[in-house]
Amino acid sequence: MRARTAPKPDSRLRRGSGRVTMDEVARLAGVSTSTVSRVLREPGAVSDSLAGRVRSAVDRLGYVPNLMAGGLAAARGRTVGVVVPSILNSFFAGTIDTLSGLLSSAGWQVLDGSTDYSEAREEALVEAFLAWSPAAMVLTGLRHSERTVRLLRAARIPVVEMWDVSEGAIDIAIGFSHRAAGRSMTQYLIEKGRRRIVFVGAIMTSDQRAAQRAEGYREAVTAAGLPATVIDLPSRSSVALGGPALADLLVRQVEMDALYCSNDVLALGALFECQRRGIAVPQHLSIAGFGDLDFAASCVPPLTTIRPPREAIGRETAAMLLARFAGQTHLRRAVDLGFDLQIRRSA
Amino acid sequence: MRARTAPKPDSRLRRGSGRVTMDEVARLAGVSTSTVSRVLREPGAVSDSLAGRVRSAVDRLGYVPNLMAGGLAAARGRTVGVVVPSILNSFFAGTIDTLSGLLSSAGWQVLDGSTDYSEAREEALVEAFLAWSPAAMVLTGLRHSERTVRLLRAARIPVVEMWDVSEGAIDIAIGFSHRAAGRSMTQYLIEKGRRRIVFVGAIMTSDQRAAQRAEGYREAVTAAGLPATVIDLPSRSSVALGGPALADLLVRQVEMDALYCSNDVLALGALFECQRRGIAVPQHLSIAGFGDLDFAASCVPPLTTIRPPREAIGRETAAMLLARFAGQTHLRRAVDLGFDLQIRRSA
DNA sequence: GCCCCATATGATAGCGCTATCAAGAAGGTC
DNA sequence: GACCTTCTTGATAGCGCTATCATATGGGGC
Repeated sequence: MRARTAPKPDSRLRRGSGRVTMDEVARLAGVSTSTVSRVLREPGAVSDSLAGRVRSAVDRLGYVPNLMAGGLAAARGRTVGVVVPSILNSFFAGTIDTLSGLLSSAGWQVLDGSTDYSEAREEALVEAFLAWSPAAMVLTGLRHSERTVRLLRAARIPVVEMWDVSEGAIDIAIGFSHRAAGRSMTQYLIEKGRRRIVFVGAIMTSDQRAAQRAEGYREAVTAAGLPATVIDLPSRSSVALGGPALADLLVRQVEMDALYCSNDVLALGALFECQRRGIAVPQHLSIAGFGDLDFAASCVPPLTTIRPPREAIGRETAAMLLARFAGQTHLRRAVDLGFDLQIRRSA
Repeated sequence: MRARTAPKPDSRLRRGSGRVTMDEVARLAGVSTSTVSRVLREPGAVSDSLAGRVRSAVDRLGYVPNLMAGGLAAARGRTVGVVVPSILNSFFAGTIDTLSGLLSSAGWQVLDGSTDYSEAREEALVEAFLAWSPAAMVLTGLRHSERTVRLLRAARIPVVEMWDVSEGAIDIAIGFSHRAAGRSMTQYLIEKGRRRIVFVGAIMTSDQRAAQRAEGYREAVTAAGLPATVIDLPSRSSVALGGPALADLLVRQVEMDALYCSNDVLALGALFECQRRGIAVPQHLSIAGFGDLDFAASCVPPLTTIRPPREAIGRETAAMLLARFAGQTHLRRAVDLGFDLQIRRSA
């Protein structure tokens, strides 16, 4: 048998990305790689003259640091995973935009993915993101599969659950109370003299937050001694879904003087249906939504809705994470950012 | 001076992420790390019995591969960077959703980011993504800063430019002709007897594709001997912007019998303005859009628009990239997926 | 002038994985 | 049975960077 341990020159073909490496920068600047790394990571620690030389070498070579190598060496990447139910609808887009903007200008890379309101997809996404050794994870809502929670706890990183502040956060919750939002809008409708208020939502088994708004609605009508009617549509919210939903209620001759939709998209669909049928809004039927999307202020009539603190959630989440990354540890565990009732003409 | 070269035991504190590593899996399964790696990467190459042992060890330990380490070793990560102008509007969301879905189920991670229609932000994003050694990059449109193009060429990876198929792609272009789309819709309006067609767009210096649709519009009206009027609004498209834009045209008493909006969002705003003013659509004014967004089919009246191959672009891009990753090299350089004229009641 | 301490820079060992090569096992051919 | 090929599995050297430690340098204080 040949001596396995015999040291011999390695003749293997080596790989390599062909990219400019920190080593080349160091050589050109006439310093060590440690110094280059320091210039890039903690600029204060290096003298101005060396830092200048390093920076010009970086420019001259067009050096782009390899984040994989950096993340591997540092045992933690400069990424933050963000999981939302859907980027298709614009509810979360404002939050993500704000959050990504703030984090990326602080030097962090946001990975985002959407679950399409499925716990299984959420679990898969969380797992995929954890493979990047993220510095933090941001999820939407407080309900997750058992395994998702286990993975997140095991990762020992800051976890923000946004868009909700009810009980049971893994780590930090930043959002507002959907139950309060539902109650608040319903109370407003009752004050306006509405007595037969119907709540319409979509896939509320999956969309927990819509379900909580429905709960708030239920509390409010019940407290006022009025009947509660909750319709849960079987497919995802869309403008196209709102019309048929209203049409169905009319066909079934459900007594109603207000339609409270679980979001503006459904509400817009219902509004269009009213136009088609010549139902006067709000005289014959009040319509209210949730979300205060782009069109809510300019549709006909303008939509009474609830404005969630979309951007504030992103801003607060970014601030919280950056503080944690900076070592601050005693931070609030739950931040309720409230919401605004936007009273317009539809209700 | 002390002997620098003297080999002495390293007593440094080491770090480590604390995560389960491939080594632990290998030890538990009683195989080498090579085998574990193979089971995960090319399952066919390992015998069933070993593969089974490895897989159960993976499950038992809850092993999640560290993609940083993997990407570093392989000199190329399993990521694909995707850059779109905006995730806020739903134009690109359908494409991204499709693309991410297909790539992620094939084991690739999509990084996406939005430029907000700014070339400078695009450049920054491309640079940030390249730091991840992506296996490919996907951009929107064909116009980019010189440096962006240089960085992309230097990366020597597949680059897809989507949503456009005019000249000058860096590598692969997948989309459709916006000029043809603009021409097509305008010709339809002319066929319908419209003679004073006004085109309204927003930030068309930045939104090249809208500008190309305007160009197509110009060609068509000019060919028909009709006057061309192009309005370029100074802020980003929104429903709220469409109303005032129409109002302004009316105040200025611009002669017009059709309003061709650069997208459905503006068109919806205009439609609402017509409702407010009691302008009959399409009798007094035809309104056409672009995008075939959610609401286009259900608004009142339903919107005549152009349906871009949103999902097909995502599907084709994913297919093209996966083929490239699999080693196929002689692939088409440009794929024109066409578009559909959706004729509804608004025009 | 000597010592001590703070500061700036360099040397180096991995981070956890995959690509490469080596070697053993199994099967086929003459 | 010797030889060759094919198929599995193992050993190992980095991928490019950062954390850690070591060393050089430069002032002050006495």
